[in-house]
Amino acid sequence: MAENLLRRATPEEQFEEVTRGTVDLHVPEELKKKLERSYEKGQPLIIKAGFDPSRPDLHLGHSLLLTRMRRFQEFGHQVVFLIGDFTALIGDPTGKNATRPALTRDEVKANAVTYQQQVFKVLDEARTQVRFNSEWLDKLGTEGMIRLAARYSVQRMLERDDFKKRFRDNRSIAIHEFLYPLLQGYDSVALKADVELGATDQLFNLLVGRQLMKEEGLEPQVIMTGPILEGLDAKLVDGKIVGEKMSKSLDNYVGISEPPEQIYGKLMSITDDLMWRYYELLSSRTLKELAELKEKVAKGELHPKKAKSAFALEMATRFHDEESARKAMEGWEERYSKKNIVAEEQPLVEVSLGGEPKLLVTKALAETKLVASATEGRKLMVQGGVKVNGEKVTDPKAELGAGEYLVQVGKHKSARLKLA
RNA sequence: GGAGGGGUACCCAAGUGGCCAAAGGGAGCAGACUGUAAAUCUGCCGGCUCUACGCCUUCGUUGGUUCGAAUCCAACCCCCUCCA
Repeated sequence: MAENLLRRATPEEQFEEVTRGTVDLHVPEELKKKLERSYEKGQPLIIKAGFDPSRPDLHLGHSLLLTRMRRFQEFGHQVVFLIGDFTALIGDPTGKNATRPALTRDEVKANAVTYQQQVFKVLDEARTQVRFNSEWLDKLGTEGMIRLAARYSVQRMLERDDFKKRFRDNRSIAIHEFLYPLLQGYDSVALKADVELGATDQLFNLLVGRQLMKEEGLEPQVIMTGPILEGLDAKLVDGKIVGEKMSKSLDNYVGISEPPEQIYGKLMSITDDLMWRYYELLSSRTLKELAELKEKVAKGELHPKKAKSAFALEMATRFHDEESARKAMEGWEERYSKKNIVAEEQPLVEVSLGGEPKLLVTKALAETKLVASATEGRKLMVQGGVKVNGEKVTDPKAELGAGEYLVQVGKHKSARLKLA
């Protein structure tokens, strides 16, 4: 079966697809040769991509890489999903996190499971091998480590941008940080990888792997890096998309495992400019199709909101299915475009009147937990951010008697309030 | 080890005895305008309530001076720069 897939597309066609949207590609000729050989012999290439076990919450940013892995799989190649449990002891040296707390075996295992639940939304399970680098790095030992370290010079290490800067600025570089790229490189030797994928910030590490393979007399891996995805809050400044990279800690991400409503809703809130960037990097539409779409919007033939919706829908479908994605879209339209809040769908909160005939709206809001306190509720009411049964209530002294009400706070929060 | 600079609210940053819950900016939240987009404008932005110029908790930590301290003094902790 693998052979069928391998012959599905010519080496040239495969090359086109697989290199789409790369930032760096070393070395294209070698990749072509590998693809040709694989095609002729019916032998899949080994595609390596490393993942950090301490961060199992995957988001759209990671999916860039996964998507590229998937493209290789579609031509029958073998993907190795490598979990860097051993290298996690060091932590990729970025300067900011000198040493990360080591994970226990059990934590790594648990994280690996979490990974798999998410990753196979994109990857083809049948053509994915999950490996841990402790498998061979544990065995390396002190002697092996020294031999490995002997293969690389400090000068070459300092070529790495991060090290270079820190060395120049006299900021500390711990010795063990030098080991990280070497160990990651050794992974490639152990796996005899044909191709290694990563984000641009991985370029140096990937190159080390290439170098080490040469030294070991192996055919060096081809390396490909893709761009780093900007977060949801990125904006267009002077014709360029500017923003922090997507990350959970900055809360500017769309998680792979989020419900379709979240995926759709979050993507609908990005700026139009960012939408095009996301389209380019994430959509399965061809570049030609995108150009047409963009032109239609520019000419005013298509409302940008429509284009954005199509994209959000595509992503929700990718991580879930068409049916639930469509429902997410309809729900969103109902709520945010038509502004219809379906009372029955809101959480029901029962609040006691405490023997009194009426209760201040501010206090009732606090009880529903829609606001943190009566004071906060009061402030929001005065500003026009509170609705009861669809009507704005701005008087902070307003009261409610027994009954059931639909209360809304701001655009996003609402509940059914039952007073008794 | 020596010399100097600094630690203020979510972040940046003013403030150097009372008018300081603490300027300004950013982020965030709410409202207007929209397409829950951006930009723009307005309000809120330590917390609480009986919303009063009320109460409680904040200006690295702990003590002290004072009617009164983010501001003065002492000790301690942490960060940065230069020298060694």
